[in-house]
Formats: sequence, C-alpha cells, structure tokens
Amino acid sequence: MSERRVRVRFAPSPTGGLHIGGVRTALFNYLLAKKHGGDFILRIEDTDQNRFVEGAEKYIIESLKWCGIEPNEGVGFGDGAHAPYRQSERKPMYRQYAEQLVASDHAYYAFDTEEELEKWREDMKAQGVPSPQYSAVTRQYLANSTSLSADEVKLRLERGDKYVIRFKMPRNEDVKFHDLIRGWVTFNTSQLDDKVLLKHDGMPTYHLAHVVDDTLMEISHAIRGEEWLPSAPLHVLCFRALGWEATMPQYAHLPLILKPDGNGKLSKRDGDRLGFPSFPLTWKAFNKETNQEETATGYRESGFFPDAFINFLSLIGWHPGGDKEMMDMDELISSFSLEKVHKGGAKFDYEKAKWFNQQYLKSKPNEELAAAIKDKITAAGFTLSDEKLAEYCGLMKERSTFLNDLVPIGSFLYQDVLNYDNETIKKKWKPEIKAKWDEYIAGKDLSTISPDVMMNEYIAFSGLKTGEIMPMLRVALAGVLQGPPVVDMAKFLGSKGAAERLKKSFEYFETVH
RNA sequence: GCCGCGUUCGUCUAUCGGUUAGGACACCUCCCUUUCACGGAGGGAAGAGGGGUUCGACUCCCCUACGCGGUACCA
Repeated sequence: MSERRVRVRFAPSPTGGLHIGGVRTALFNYLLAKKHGGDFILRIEDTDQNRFVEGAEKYIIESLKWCGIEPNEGVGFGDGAHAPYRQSERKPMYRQYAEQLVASDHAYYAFDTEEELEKWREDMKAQGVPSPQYSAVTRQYLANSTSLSADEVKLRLERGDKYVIRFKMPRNEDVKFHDLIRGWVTFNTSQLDDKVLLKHDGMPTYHLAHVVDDTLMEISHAIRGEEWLPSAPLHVLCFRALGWEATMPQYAHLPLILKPDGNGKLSKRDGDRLGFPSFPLTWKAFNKETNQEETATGYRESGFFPDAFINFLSLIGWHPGGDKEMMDMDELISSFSLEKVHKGGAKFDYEKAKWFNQQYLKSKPNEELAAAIKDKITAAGFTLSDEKLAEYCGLMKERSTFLNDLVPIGSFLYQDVLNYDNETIKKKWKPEIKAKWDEYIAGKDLSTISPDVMMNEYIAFSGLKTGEIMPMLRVALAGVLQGPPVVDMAKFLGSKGAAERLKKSFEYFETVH
C-alpha cells in the first residue's frame, strides 16, 4: 500500500430506512478511516428517482449520529473539497465520462426500449436461455451503435431517440483483482454483460457513479457488501477504460449478515418481521413504490445503548483475535483491520445483542442512568430527586436488560404497590407478623431510627424464622417475590415510608384468604 | 441453469501445519442469595464429506455436497 491518504465512503441509497447490515458497513468504513487518521464520507446514491423515499436521507444521517459513527465529510456533515455528495446533484458530471468511454470504444449507445428488451428476454428464455445477456454475442442483434450503421446512429441521436450508454464488455477475458478480504478473485468477461452505465434520463447507474465518484472523491478503499462482488470486475474494467486504474480504490467486500432463522441475507424489508429490531432508529414512512406504510422498530427505541449496539455489531463478521468481546469505540478503532474481517456470512443473533446491552447497562454509572430515565419517570407522573433516582438505578440496573425495563421493573419503589402476589400471601401469611409489628413499632420515633436498624430489630423481635418472615416482608414492600434485598428496599423507602407500607400491606394481607 | 463467494459447538467466533480445538451467547447443574437478578464454579456441544500434499492437517491443494450472492435503464 502506498502513502495514499485513507478516504472511505458509506454510500447508501435513500430508498428506506437503514438496516443493520448497512450500519455495519458504515461502521467498518468509519473504523478504517479513524484507524488511519483518514476521512469518512457520506455519499447519497439517489440515482433512482423511482425508489427515492422521502425522509430516508435524514434518517440515515440521524442514525449515523446516534451510532457515533459520524462522517467528517458529506451530506449532512459538511461539504469538503468534493461537494456535492448527493449523486442527483452530480448528474452533469457523469455524462462526459460515459461519452469518453464511447469515444474510446469501451462503450456504445443502445436504443432498445425497456419494453423491447423485456420482450427480447422473454423470447430468449422461451428458447431455453435462463438469463439472457446483452453481450458481445447478442449485441449485434439489438439496436445499438455497434449493430447499426453510423448514419442510422447519427439519425437516431439527432432525432432525439432515447438511448442508454452501455459498457462494451470484452468477449472472453479474465479479469483478476485483489480484494482485501478475499484475496485474488477472477471473473471471466464471458459471464458478464454489457451493463448500462448511463440511463436514458441521463442519470448514471450505480456502476458508473461508483467509478466516477470514487475516483473524483479520491476514495482509497471501497468497502461494501458482498452482493457487489459479481459486479466488481465491471468496475475494474471501467477504471481501466477511463485510465484511472492507478487510483482505483482497494476493494473489500464484506460478508453478509444473514437472517437468524432460515436463509438469505438480512434485508431492509425484514423490518420487525423477525421478532427483533433490524434498524438503528425507528423507521416510519410511506413507500410509494410498494404503496404501503413501512414501520420498523429501532434499537434506540428498544432501549439499546449506542455503544452496546456498535460493540455487538462490530463483532458480526469481524474479530480482532483473542477472547476479548467488550470493546469501546477507541478499542474497536485501534484493533480494526480489514484483513481480520471474515469471508463467510454471519447469522444474526439477537440474544447476544441483548447480552451486550445488559453488560453496558450494568456498567453505566447510576447518575448517567438516572439522567437517561428521568424523563420517562416524570412523564409517568412521578417525581424523584436526582439522588433518589440514581439510588434506584443502582438497585435495579442488574435486573434489567434495557433502559426501558429499568423504569417499570422497580415501579414499587417509586409508587405504591399495585399488585400483590396473593398466592404467596395465602401460603405464608401469619397473623403474628402483623401483631409483632404493631407491638414493635408502637411508640417508636421513626425519625431517629434508620430503616435497616428498624427492619433488623423487627425481624429479631418477631421471633419468627427468617424463612417465615422474609417472604412476607418482601411481598409487603414490593408486592412480589422479586427485587433487591428487603433491607435495601426499606432503606430506599426510608423508615417512615417502609413502616407505612408494611402497615398498609399487613392490613391487606389479613383480608386475603 | 450459469458465474462467483463461502463452510470450526445451535449461534458469534479463536486458531494463521504440531492445541486435551479456546472464549462468548443460549441451554443444564451447583454455589452465593431463604426473592429475582448479578456474580462464581462446572457440564453437554464443532472442524460438511471424500481424496491428496506432509513426519504431521481444522489450517495448503483438488473433487463433491450444502449455503449464500449475482445474473435489471435497483442499489
């Protein structure tokens, strides 16, 4: 590798929400850029007018921000020297290169309409050709500048006939290129067809846009999904034909993220169908192509922490070696390398994602968690001081997986007990528990006695075995046989609060039969 | 169909010719806790199959099987 500055790009098309496969691609680009002190660019590939979805671009930008993998150049992140970064705005730039390829006999004009091509393909299929190619052997039978006379071509062009520019794929030639993840890969051009480079509306297809933009934007590494591998030889040939081979980016085709159950790659359309979120942020939009409202729950809305989500995502299809799994962004950056990216696809495992979140939740400072759930608590109509909320988080965080669980899981601590475990009450209730409590607490000045002392004294005073009294105290304070240690709950409630709750609960227990 | 890329416990993975094939998730058992968790200690669980190369293959090569991707004026 030369001294070339590392410049990578994440180039999604705004056709819907960003799914986790896309986020991972962005992440790996980001990690490589940061590792080498390079640039990470966001380029929007909106060359298909029909598939454009309102709001998708904004969603992509917000997602990257939430994930903490912000580009330092590109749409939504500030223009650098290579603006614009939206391909629709770069439209005028592509035609000249397509024409240049025609002039150098690497491409040609094709006048076939989409309907004609469709019919042609059907005819070919009827004749037993499974996937008809527009290629060196068939292009002579189709309407293009390699089959038509120069006059005819000139006439059609002047007349304003619609046309596309197709790459003139060599008939039988091996194209070999190096992939940072897969090593040397070879394709024979006889398997490739004359791909459209410039559409009739003057927009480039992905292929031309990739070659032109990555060259103009001085991209050093093209990191993208494995689904692009089959078209990589076309791209290599385009770089060569344009005389750009020397600055061609190094390729790295990432393994796919597969659906956890069956087969196939995780796709944008999977949404919530799989029983877990597959989008970073909740996505909602009307898709005019499918004429349907699309909804997908996000990791953020599900209560994931961005760092947990990223940590988890980074380990799908990549591992730096060794046994370490918990890594923050700095560690990911320093240990990242494309050579360590796997070749094989990885099935998505949501259980592991949850585990990561739980680990992060557990390790967060109580104050940070308190700040994060404060709004939810107040929205639910409760008021707790910051200190109290932090104490609450400390008590409950080991019992939660998500930030969202944290609020309801210990609701009995910040509000009255709403539901009692009557089965346990029926089984364990003893009248002495209340009698001894009334006797113990009579005349006590609760402002001078600490909650833990109160509880311990009462337990001793009752003369009951711990197995007889503890479950009842727990149900009295929490309503259920769950939660923090009894004394800790009492401490949280305070002597007065705990005493009031015990009194009230015991009175209720007496009525349960 | 054709082309390409893949294939280590159920899942994510370590291993870069020599290991009792290690870790994590999930699952099970036990300990801690007379709660639930957390934590700790154990357990079961893997090199797709067949040929080579080699003193020695999970590691290198070939074939087969299987999986995935591509085969659009979509990306």
